[in-house]
Amino acid sequence: MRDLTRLKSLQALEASARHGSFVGAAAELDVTPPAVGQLVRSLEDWVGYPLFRRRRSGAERLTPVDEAEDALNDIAEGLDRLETGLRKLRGRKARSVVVVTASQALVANWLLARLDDFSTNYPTIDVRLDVSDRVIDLAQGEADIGIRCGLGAWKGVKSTFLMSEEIIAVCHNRLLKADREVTAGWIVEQTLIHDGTPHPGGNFPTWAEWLAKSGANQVPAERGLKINSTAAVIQAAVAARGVALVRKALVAQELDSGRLVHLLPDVRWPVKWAYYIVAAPKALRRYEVAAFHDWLASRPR
Amino acid sequence: MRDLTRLKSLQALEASARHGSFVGAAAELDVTPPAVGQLVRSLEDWVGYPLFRRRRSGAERLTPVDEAEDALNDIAEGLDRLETGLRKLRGRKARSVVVVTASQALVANWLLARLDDFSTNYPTIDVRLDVSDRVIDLAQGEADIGIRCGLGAWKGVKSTFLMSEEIIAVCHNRLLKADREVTAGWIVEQTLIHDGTPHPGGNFPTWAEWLAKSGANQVPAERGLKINSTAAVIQAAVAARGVALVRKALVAQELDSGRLVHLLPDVRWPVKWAYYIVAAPKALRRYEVAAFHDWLASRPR
DNA sequence: CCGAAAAGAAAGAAAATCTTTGTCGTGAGC
DNA sequence: GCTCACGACAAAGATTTTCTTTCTTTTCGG
Repeated sequence: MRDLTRLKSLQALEASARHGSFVGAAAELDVTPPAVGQLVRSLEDWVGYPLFRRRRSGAERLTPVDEAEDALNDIAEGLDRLETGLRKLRGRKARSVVVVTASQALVANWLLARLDDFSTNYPTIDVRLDVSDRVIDLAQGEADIGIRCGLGAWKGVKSTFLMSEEIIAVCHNRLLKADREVTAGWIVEQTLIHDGTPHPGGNFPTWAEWLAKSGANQVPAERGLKINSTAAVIQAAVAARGVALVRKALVAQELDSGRLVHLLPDVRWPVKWAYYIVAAPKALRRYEVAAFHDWLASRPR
Repeated sequence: MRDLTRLKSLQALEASARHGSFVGAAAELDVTPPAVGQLVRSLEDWVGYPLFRRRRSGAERLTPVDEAEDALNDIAEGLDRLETGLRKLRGRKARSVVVVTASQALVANWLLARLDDFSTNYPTIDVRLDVSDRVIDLAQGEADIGIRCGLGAWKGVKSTFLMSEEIIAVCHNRLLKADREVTAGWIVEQTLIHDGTPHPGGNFPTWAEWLAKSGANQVPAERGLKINSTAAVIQAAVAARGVALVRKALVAQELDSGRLVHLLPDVRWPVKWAYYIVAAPKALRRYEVAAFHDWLASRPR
């Protein structure tokens, strides 16, 4: 065992040989192609001769040299066995639990619709949702991992960008009139739903600001429905109580179903707040937390 | 292959299980025991349960838990296969050459006597000696690796401390009289061999300085044999031409054989110059260079 | 000739691995 | 009962490996 070294390079070599390219190997190993190339070239330096014949085009870019073919069988077998061993180690724990925290709005409107996919991919990991609109202290272990909306620079946790956000105007399709075009003027006449939750540094617009940008001639009246819960704002819109300014990500499902309608889609208002996956470094050492993190990070939005 | 991770930890786990201790595994893997412990504990975090039962004393400190026994077989087999594969990769190159540079004095008096051990351990690596008293540019590839005597802070190369040095007075045993005790006064009366090679910053003593430290009452005459080659100084001493101040490491063999005698051994003069193994980082990526380096670094002096 | 695809070089960033230092908990020996 | 030896462990920092990004180069194919 003393002489076993460059394990990562062996892994990169074997994957590259199987794929016939560094790009293919990189996709499998979830790294960039230059990383794979460097690992293989490092091993070539070590052994003192090229391990692949290179071609600059064609489907098969890398062909193992004859000298390496026999060794590749051993390496592949060895990696298989290691993977089997690691799987057995993991499999000995029947089930594990990952505690996930997110706001009410995000859970209800975004995360719940996606959790089935996680459970399908990881049947032995149970997800426990901790729904809270306050900031859960992940560094203290109150939860394992979470999704937060904000500027991203939280202390003591690792933040991975998930998706950006913009503010849009929406209303229930029931409020639309077939003989009345949706204009800024029309919107001003509706009951406007105001989201009163704090979002420091996020440059979220008020109704006045948004309407000014949309070209409205009138200033909105100081009436309307004021709610200090993002989730409830969305519920009010869904309940046809009026027109709401909401975060686009949180109403994606309602827009897809047609229940809510995106008004004046040409009016864009990107905000500085975005969604991040957040977890304490200590928690990420656990397989189930890392698995949830990686699953989230690699999913379409 | 996508799910194979923590390769180093698997290696540490397997070695620890075999040795029943982190200390044993560390010796085999040539790292410190806390390094092994961290790797194993990291894997335990990952899988979610302890992999060893720990005891705080006794010969067998670590016992694999029952759940891990089966997996350990796979892991051991996998590592064996990887090692076989790597050995085959290395074995495909019939012979390799490492170009070693060192000064005439060190080659003649220290390195030549030890090279047989390297060749015994590494029969497929040829050593080519580049003997030179000038500084070979390793970063430019003039040689692969070398041993230098100096302060150790050379640019562009990696320096690994090999051994320290001190200056001692020696003469041929033939010059000693049975009825005359060796004193500083006696030394002053002999032909003193001066080494004129430059050694900036090394605090090498002149004869005057050395004798002053030895308690001599007389200042040495300004005569003597002056030679500007360290190797030749030693040769002169071996040829009984006089008493020489020499670097102890370079005359170790002559002292062992009794041909040269260490005079006034209580007089110590350690110097700031020491011996370092030096190599360019690029060269160290090659197996044969790394092998020579590691063999040198782990040998008794 | 141009564009696409991917290997390669170089520089820098991030993560993994390793070292050092000191603490703690057992047995064994006195 | 006390002391000592041994080694696992924690914490902090250093070093090395791995990875990313950006740009260049080289072939084919259209």
